[in-house]
Amino acid sequence: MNLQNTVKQKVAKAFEMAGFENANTLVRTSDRPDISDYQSNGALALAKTAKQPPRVLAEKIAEYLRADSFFKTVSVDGPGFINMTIADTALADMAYEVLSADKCGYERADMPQKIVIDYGGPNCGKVLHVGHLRSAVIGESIKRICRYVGDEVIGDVHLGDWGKPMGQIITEVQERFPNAPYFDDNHTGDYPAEAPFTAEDLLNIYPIASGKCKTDEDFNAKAKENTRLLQEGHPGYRALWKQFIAMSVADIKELYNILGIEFELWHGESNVQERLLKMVDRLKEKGHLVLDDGAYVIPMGKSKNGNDLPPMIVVKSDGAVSYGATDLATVEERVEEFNPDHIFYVIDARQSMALEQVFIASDKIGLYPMNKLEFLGFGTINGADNKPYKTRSGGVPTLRSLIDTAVEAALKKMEAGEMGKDLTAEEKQSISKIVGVSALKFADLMNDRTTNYIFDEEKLTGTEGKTGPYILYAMVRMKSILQKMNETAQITPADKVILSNPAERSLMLRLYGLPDMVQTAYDNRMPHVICDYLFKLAQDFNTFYHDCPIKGADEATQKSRLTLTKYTLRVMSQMTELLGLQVPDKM
RNA sequence: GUUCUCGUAGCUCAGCAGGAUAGAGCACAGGAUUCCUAAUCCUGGGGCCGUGGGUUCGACUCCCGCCGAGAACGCCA
Repeated sequence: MNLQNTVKQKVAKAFEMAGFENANTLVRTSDRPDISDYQSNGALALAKTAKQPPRVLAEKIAEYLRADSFFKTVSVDGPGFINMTIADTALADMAYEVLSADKCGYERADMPQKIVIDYGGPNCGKVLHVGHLRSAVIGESIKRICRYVGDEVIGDVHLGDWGKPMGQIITEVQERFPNAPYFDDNHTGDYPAEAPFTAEDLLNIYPIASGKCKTDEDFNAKAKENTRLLQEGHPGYRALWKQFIAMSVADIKELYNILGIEFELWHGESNVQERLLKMVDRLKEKGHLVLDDGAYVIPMGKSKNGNDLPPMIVVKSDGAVSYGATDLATVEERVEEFNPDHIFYVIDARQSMALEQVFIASDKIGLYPMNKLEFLGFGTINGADNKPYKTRSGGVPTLRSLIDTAVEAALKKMEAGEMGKDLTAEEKQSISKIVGVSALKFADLMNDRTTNYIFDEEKLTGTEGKTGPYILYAMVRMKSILQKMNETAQITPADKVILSNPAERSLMLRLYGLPDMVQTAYDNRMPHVICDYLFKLAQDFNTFYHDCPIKGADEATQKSRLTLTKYTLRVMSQMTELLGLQVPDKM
């Protein structure tokens, strides 16, 4: 039970009474909130087939709606819009049933799905930078949205732990420690328990190695060779690899932990190494692979304009398997292990073509149908020059530095304001961490996932307008009010809402808007829809806060306003949860 | 060249299963606190929705061309 569905049902009934069964009623929240709460554009759409002027049709339908006391007013405006305003009593009466329900009125229409999410995780050995923020934060939110509506979701970080970067690291380590046992082909017995370098060293080993590969032909060739040897099972390399992977994973886990991001699986490309070669053999046997220019490829067919798409390389001319093959093997593994209804890839949009190839290939070889594979790409975070974001010194900002900036800004703000007065230093520390991280996550999530966006630090550290802190502040305020009035967040059927002020009405309507909003966010896998809703809800609440005093009001009004505050806090808590935002008690 | 994104207020962006008067935030200008947290609220100016066509009763939204920005384009993942 929720408001939208109630209105939709009533309008559908009115259409039916007017003689139009199964018509598309086109009910939606009003584009003109100054006139109505809901509108139906169905009469306009119907005019042609019914061969009647839309206004005449609308009038006929409106007649039936007017007979229902659920609506305060029903009018026909413009070319044939039906505008409906809900009666205040109706709005107030359904509050408990809808808003105290598990999901605040959200009802699922279709069957729950089983979903695997691939985050296209970071490469081991690399420092996490600003680019890794999006996959983690967006993926986490999509996971939570899916779970909210009832899906079963398994998140796999899917680390880059098997490609050429691994060979590059090994090669650089070899140059630094040529006498280490990993590189001694005659070595017998165990390898050292610890690597000859620290986790910190590792983080600068990769960029140096990667740089050398671009300028030094020999180094590059050696890195390639070492990659192959690692993949073929060279015992020393395997031992070394295991060590630096463990270091890297520990580092990555720590950072994701700060961000409040969890993965069910910490798999990586290396997980499918065994399966990979078998799969390639099978594909060859079945004739799915075409030998082209020394490489084994799967042809992709034509684009919609009739042009040939580049084929997907499965085995490179040097005999090494390509990343695409790894992705296919991973699909196979997931299908066997989980039999999911969908696999989502939350990955940089620049990889869209590569993944598109994997999807087509998967479909072609009968592995897993293309329409179950969803590429949920995201745009890059750019600087003011519309190029990928760089720090003032020109480097790519690390994720850690970004978090620090946000946390520091939150701390500074807290110290400047008067509310910080009665908080201890420790409290301020922990609160600023919560606020800073939430600010960072919100600053990313509020943008449409699919497009690039221009990042500026003010967005990150700002507390006014559409920011995380603005939303958290409103919630902290709600908590504070309830506390001051000796109220818990508990709501009982006896808690009645009375709508006596326009601000209360707007707030109430916004709360009722949750189900449609969640459905949109889910259907499109778009967390920014939730950000937008939360922001508007916080705005509505703040207006209510200013216009509707609680303390001085008579008892019934006071009770009603506290109840409304509880409902708002409840809805906002659930929605911040979907974004993965933590909310402090004070700030 | 091919294949994708994108172009909306000074800036950053929503909106687009076609619908009435295109919305926010920031910035700018002004105002509000004996009262539940001013990290708040209220008021104001700001727009040929890149451009030219097409479809439609109706287009920021759909289709085509052009201009402009970004990206990816078999042996890097």
